[in-house]
Amino acid sequence: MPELPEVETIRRGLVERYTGAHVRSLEVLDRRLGTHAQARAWHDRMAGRRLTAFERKGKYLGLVLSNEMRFVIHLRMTGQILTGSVGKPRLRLRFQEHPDLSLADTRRFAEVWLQPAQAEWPSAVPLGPDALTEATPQAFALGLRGKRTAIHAALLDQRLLAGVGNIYSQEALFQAGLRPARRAGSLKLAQRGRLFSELQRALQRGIEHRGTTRRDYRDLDGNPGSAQTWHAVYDRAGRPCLNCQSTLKAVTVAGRTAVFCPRCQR
DNA sequence: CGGGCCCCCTGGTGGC
DNA sequence: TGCCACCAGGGGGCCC
Repeated sequence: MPELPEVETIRRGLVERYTGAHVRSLEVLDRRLGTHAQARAWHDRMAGRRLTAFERKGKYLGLVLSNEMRFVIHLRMTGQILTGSVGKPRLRLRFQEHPDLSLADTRRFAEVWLQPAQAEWPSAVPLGPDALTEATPQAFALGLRGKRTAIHAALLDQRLLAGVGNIYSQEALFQAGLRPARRAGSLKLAQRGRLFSELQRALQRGIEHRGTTRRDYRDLDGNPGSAQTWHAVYDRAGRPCLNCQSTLKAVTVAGRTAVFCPRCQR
């Protein structure tokens, strides 16, 4: 579910409200999240420490602890980090003087682990530069060169750019006037530059609207984002293009649905 | 390297 | 109303 803007919204909420929070315990309530031994080890290393920083790389969230450890979370499709009491979370962090933080996750795809803070993170994940804070148009343009894969698939590849998912890729492609199935390597240099800036604009706007909520995404307080209200193509197949009124079409690219305007996007 | 599958899970929705 | 196939903000693995 959450892409870069959604994870960033959560991160900012944590910075505001949990910086310095004193961890009392970590409870793993869903065995699939980690073995008993892992859960025990995580708790032992985190209890009594403080949360000193909240970092994001792509769609990964890192909670940095005062003992040089980093608790890494990836929410996948339906993961939510919620403050206060929550029905049946998969994991719960309790604090001395802050409300609980829970990981709720209907589909149970989310993953967590603990790793040394100074180590490269997320460990064992080949991740490209963060799409908003690390990527450069030059490297992006170079990365697309010669690629035969569809541009939408390339944007979803976290090794090229970290943080872009199915929503923001579709939006950026619409704004850049490019069809999702277009071969990545066929883009002219100017088109690659345009796409990069539209991508960053789409992500930035997503953050400004506190993320996109189709169904599951929620912020720390359980509130939905509002970015979906301005999306031009995402989840709008069969409806009129906001530019030209043509009927928007859906295609499957890289196993994912992408909506585009057959007239505005080439 | 690329594409097309399948898998991990659960639940909402739309069609019949 | 009831049932069911299909679909979903992600990503990894496998085979060809």
